[in-house]
Amino acid sequence: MNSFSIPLPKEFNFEHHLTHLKRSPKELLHTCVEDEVFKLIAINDNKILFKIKCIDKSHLLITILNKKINESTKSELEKYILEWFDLDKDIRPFYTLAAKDKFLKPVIQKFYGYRIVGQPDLFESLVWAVIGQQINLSFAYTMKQRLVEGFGERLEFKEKIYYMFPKPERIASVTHDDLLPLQFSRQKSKYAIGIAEAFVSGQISKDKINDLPWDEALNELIKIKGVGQWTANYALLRTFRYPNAFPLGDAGINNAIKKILNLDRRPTTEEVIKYFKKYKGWEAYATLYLWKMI
DNA sequence: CGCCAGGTTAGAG
DNA sequence: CTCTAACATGGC
Repeated sequence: MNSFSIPLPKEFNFEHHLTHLKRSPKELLHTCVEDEVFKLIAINDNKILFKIKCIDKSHLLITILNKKINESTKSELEKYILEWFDLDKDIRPFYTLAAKDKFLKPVIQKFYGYRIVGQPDLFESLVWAVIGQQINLSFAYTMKQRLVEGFGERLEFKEKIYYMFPKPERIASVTHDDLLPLQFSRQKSKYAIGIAEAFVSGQISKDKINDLPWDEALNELIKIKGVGQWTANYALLRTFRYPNAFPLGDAGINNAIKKILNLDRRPTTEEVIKYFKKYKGWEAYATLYLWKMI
């Protein structure tokens, strides 16, 4: 078996996801070629290189390129893709809410079918969030690129190299001297290594967090140095796709609310919370479309 | 040059 | 509990 398909909900538009996936030329963790996305992941320590194409807007065609896979690997890969594009969620209730919001309504219409672009790897979510703290996205991508090139596993296939995000074991074994040349600050270097150690020691794992209710999951994540409210919520949004997670204080959200409320200053926390009230239970999706707004 | 960027921590008041 | 400096550097 080297290909299979996944049926799509009506409220899904692959084009919007492609646009998002193509947003940085420095991205090494997937490769977009026209309307196809290539990605390398590990399933039970096996490197699986696959590509995704959308057929007739009704299903995704998944083709595994580097080997034949068995039923259980196929099932893991399918699960991965459902998480990556948040396909197992019925987002119609959110659209019903957003239709009543005159600011978000046009954004919803323009990006109809855009879902959370998940990050199934929790370690990657947390480290990426830490890298992105307080710096612009472009520089954040440069740092991630260097980290992935320096410590990520890779597979060469038809003259091209495909990368995976570094494993916690690898980052737990590096020192400041390895990360500072990548232009990590001392603080970020410490955070990244600390997060890796938390995974290696078993203090934290995706399975462990997965079984917890939202608030307990948040508390577990915040125990790690470098992971505050913003980062924890970001991970809960991207990795676990909790529909009610959202990074309060986020600069993108603040800018969107500033525009909506027509302010000449940054909105206060209360103003942001007040705006989000109407999206109770769907804060993650409101966030997603607010980010699209600007 | 100055200010802000997908924040967090430790320390002071 | 709230406020602030420090963190490091790119982009505009």
